[in-house]
Amino acid sequence: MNHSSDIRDRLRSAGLRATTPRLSILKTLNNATRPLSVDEIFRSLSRTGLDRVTVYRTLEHFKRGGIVRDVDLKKISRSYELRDENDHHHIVCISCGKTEDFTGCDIETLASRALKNSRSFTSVTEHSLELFGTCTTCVR
Amino acid sequence: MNHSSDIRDRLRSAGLRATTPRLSILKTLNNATRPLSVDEIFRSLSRTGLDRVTVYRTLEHFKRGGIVRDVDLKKISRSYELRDENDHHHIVCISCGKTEDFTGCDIETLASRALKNSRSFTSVTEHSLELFGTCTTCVR
DNA sequence: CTAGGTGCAAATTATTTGCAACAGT
DNA sequence: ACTGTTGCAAATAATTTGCACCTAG
Repeated sequence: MNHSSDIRDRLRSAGLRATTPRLSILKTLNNATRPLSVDEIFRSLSRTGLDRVTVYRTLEHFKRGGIVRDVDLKKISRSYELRDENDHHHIVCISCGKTEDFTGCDIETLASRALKNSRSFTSVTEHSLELFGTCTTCVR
Repeated sequence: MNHSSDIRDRLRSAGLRATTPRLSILKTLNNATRPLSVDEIFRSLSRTGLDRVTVYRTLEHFKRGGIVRDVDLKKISRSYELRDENDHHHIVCISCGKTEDFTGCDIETLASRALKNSRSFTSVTEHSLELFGTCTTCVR
């Protein structure tokens, strides 16, 4: 019924206890409009007494549990976002870091084309794809 | 005419002096069959007296000069490889790290599709794409 | 000759580990 | 109660900076 129990279920089904730090990290990621770095998550929650180490460990757990995925946005440091059923990617401004999502990378076609010419791989289970450019604000 | 002068030219045209450390780092990258990490480059050249700091600084220079690009292979740490005119990507084994190249990601289609739905971007100047899977050796 | 580049020492920053106290189930 | 989690301290790893000396052009 309520939002908070959805989140708890998500944790439980990943075999993780629904603790206060985890719930707040999850909420932080959920409110974000772009992937967040360890430091950003830590700073936004440090006043609650959350330890930086807990952020590292929690994100690692979340990753294993399939709750988040990590993204390499180059210019920016390694960042994390909630995993989404319909896989999306980012287009990032190399000047200001502005980030937009996009979908429809057609991974099936991409993967099958790559596998056709591969000698050592027969399947693709994961992929990363990010686009970079200069946003209209920065291009002026 | 000879190989070594090609390399020197490549450095010069990027506005970089052809020093001993740079030539050896370039040669190392050139011999590699996959992207190399700072540590791998350092270890393979440390007996020559090369300093780790020089590796960091050199790769940074190379990157700015468009000689190398850096790749995020997730499981493995950030790595560098020579930039190639025909842009290629990697398919990486999540179990053993084995890396194969593949080409033909059709970035034009990908980019135009993404830009069509974007409110803040009108062009893509760079992109990253890596596929992950388990190689035939590890899958057994 | 002389500006850019290097090695070495040291500072910073990022990440991991150990452990006793604590909290979710 | 039992076990996973957390905070805190501290270790380790990764990256950056300052500076005097060196070397390619």
